[in-house]
Amino acid sequence: MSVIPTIKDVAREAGVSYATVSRALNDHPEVSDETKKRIIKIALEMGYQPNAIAQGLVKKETKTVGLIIPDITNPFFPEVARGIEDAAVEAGYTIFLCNTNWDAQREERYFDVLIQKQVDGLIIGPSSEEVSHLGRVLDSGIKTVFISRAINHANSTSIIIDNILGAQQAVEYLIQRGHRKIAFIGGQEDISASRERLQGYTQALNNNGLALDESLIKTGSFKRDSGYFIMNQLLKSDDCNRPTAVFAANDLLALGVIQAVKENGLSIPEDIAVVGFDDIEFASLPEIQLTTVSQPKYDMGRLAFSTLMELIRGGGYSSGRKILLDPVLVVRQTS
Amino acid sequence: MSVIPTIKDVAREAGVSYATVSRALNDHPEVSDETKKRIIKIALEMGYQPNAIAQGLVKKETKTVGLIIPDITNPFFPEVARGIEDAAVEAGYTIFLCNTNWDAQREERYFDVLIQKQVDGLIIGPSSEEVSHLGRVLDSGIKTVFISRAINHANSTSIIIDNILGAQQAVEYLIQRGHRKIAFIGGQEDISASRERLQGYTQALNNNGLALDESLIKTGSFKRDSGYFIMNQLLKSDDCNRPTAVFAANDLLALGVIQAVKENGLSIPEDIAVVGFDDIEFASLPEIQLTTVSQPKYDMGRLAFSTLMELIRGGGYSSGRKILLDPVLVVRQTS
DNA sequence: ACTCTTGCCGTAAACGTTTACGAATGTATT
DNA sequence: AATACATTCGTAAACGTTTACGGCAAGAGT
Repeated sequence: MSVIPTIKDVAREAGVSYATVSRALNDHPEVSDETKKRIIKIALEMGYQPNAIAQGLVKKETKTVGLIIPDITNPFFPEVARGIEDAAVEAGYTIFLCNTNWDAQREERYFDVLIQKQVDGLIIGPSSEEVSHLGRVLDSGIKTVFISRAINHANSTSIIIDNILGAQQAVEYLIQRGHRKIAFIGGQEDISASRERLQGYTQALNNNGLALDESLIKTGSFKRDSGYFIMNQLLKSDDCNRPTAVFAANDLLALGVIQAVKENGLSIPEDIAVVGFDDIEFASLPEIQLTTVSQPKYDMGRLAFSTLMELIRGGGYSSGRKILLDPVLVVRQTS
Repeated sequence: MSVIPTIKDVAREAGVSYATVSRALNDHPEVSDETKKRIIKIALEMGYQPNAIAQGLVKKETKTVGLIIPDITNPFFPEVARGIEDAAVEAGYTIFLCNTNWDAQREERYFDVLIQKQVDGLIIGPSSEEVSHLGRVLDSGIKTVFISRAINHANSTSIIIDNILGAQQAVEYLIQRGHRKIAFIGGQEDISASRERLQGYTQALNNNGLALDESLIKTGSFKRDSGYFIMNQLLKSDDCNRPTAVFAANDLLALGVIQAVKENGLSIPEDIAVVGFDDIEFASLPEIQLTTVSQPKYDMGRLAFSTLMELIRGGGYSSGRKILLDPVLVVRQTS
């Protein structure tokens, strides 16, 4: 319960004014090396820790950024988060973890909280495309970069995988393998990632002269049970229209799809081929071997943080940049 | 770039002193309902957001807690984190995410940072058992609860699964199934969770009159590639001493083990049975069906936060409590 | 009509820092 | 010896809140 000493305690101990202590600890030139060393030694001995709250108040900078993501439980995000976090510690920043559970309202409340906590910047993943509240944040001038979420706003920077291209590659690969009836199982419809992957899907069909079959396009949420549920429905419908391949908008959905397929006595990839998106770690397990579109998750996290730093340090406008990362189709054994 | 209004701006607009604004917004009784409403309305219109940094400085409370965990990439921790986070938002708290990558030094540096940021409390998962720096933190009086990490310190509260019991159940189950040569593959030796699970393992052997075979006890780190590596080594050694079952100290290790077993042309569970620990979501996948000891991860997170709240609100000492949660053996198809 | 409450609000201090400004001393320049 | 300048440090203001204290007006009690 020993109370932490303040800068004044250190000053008293050293017999100088607390301004001098501050200057000594921050290595200002206008204090002699001698007293500087003496003060630093005393501060160490006393276990002095600068109060970052007080520092933040006067410096108007908290060395803190908020990370708003929809679902820390989806293995995609921890990988990204780790990249962000690693870059953050190197830069001396700490991050607030804000999990929205895909709830736009909770996301909005988090904005207010983070603004109140005076974060220096924001990294936001998708929760929905309802951007009315996002506009408010961007207008407030707080530096923000979006990950895997495209926002149509002048000064917003986004780091996203080329969803259209990735989906297109995946579906065209399936077409090359001879598939003609390819289903699309998406996540929440109001998430741009889901919409763009659908767009890549339709584009691939178009490019190869295949007709769009609306009954083969289903959306739910980016979770495993959603994929399981949807695929079961697809399989229950008339047999003649059963797809021979499924492109799932993320790996969790794909895992649900696989489970449904197997439980219906069908085999993968013989009866139905499955391709996912994200390439989470478990996609590479020998038992899974999911063919999927890979994203550089960890590097995406690092990149997100470093561009945020540019915004913060640059001070200028966020000039609406949109950084596109390249997807890579990883062919394994479910296709 | 519109600058956020302060309480003084609101006061000027409302024609009152800023003290009155503060009182109105905090619903103090000594301001008339009339002006209260008027001020609140004006504050809303101006988009006023209280500066939590300034509030924290005077109230000596930041509504912020630090979460220090070793590996956000291990699916065990996101589940716990989600529980913590959900409980935190309900209580109006925000959490700092601190990932140590199992690095004790990084953990130690995070202590200082979080103390400087004046967190109201700390939730700490295991990084190592090197507790010299932990003692410093506990002595500082900051309210702390440990998850899945037992600390021998007077005023520390821990929430842990009964590792000994869980491991014992798992191994005795294997013994009942007729196994006599059961290997133990652990995580870092300086993690109490790993040590206690080893303890449960030996206890189960003892209880059933089985001799300990040191050559069947291996440790590495709590990661999949570690399990893969160790299991390969075990299989490379002389065939006559090959185990017929493996108890892995967590599910990630077990997944690595399974991969190694299969790659060596052996089948599970016929040639070698495998049991894990944690019951991460992927253990229940139809392709995996891992027999494992289940932990109530989400609830553990909620519990961790609520007991932290008790410590903070109670103000008293953390009275060295140790809350033991019950493990549940989930039998699937790898045993 | 006087004091006593009561209700409402403003003044100012405090939280722990950083930093502009000024003061004091010593050294160099003329 | 007088001036100028550099070095080193202290004083005080500022950051945006909360809150103890005091003041003032209005109503109640005598």
